[in-house]
Amino acid sequence: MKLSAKSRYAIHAMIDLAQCQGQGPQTVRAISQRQNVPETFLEQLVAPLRRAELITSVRGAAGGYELARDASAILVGDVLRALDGVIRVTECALNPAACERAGGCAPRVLWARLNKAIDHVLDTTTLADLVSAEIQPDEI
Amino acid sequence: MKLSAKSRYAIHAMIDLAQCQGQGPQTVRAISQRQNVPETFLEQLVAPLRRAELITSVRGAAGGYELARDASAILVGDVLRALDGVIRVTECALNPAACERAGGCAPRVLWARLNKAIDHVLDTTTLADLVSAEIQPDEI
DNA sequence: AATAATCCCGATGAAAATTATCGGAATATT
DNA sequence: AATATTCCGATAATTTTCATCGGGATTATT
Repeated sequence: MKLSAKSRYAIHAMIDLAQCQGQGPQTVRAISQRQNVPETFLEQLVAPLRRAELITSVRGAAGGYELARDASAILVGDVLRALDGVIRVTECALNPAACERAGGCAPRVLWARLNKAIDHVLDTTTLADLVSAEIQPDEI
Repeated sequence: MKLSAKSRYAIHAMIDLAQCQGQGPQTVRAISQRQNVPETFLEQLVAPLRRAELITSVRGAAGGYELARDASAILVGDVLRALDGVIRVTECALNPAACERAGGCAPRVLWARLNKAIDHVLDTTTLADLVSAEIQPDEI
């Protein structure tokens, strides 16, 4: 149930861009330095984010990346799904055909509940929420 | 955000024991065959479950494993924590000191929400729930 | 026009984690 | 005694994750 570095880095990068909205395109280098993320690794992550139309790129010198729309209109789930596809805790919950145990095997109820709970968070949290939110004592 | 095979196997095994309650100790071999899980791998998983006092063992011939208490009194979270310790989506959420970004960095709000959502499911779902539950259409 | 900055793409290597297997000692039943 | 089984530690195989590299394409700046 760990989040991969890939996912963490992508969230960091997107929050960084949210904080830089209106300041022109940001280079991968600048983002990686501010967020303390390996530059060449981050470079790999922006490609899927761009293909998912969450960020736009400006090529050439003085180029870089910007959010494709306002931070309040980008869900955390959008970001993670751009990298890894649909988020499911097990293969079988994603693709029932891959499971030989036909019908409803008992663990599946658990997988479904976990998926639903995770999806709910991912789909009700925007980048703007994260930038502005003060952490609540009960959220630690 | 994938669940490891280790975790899935352990849940399968515990559900299996829940379904066999009152039928005497079950061997690792029997469990592994019913649940279609590699026997030698499962053997590694029962050790931490026993140390966490979720199951009891009977050694020697005709030995095996049983739930240590009723299935309705064993949380899914108990099982997963017995294997992996506390479940956190990131290290930093678990151990704030490990994070150089002091105070409240923005992503942390997200990690906290995810942890909370996952914990809620793990701590409100018992083995008995899984054995008896019919899967709801809205849970897929 | 030349240069430098930057995105863009594919390949590859290194490290870590996960998954799986093995050999044998201890314990109990038959 | 023979057999079945838990128990324990070590190790091997596989997969995934993390990270780096080299070079081509594009554009601003000089």
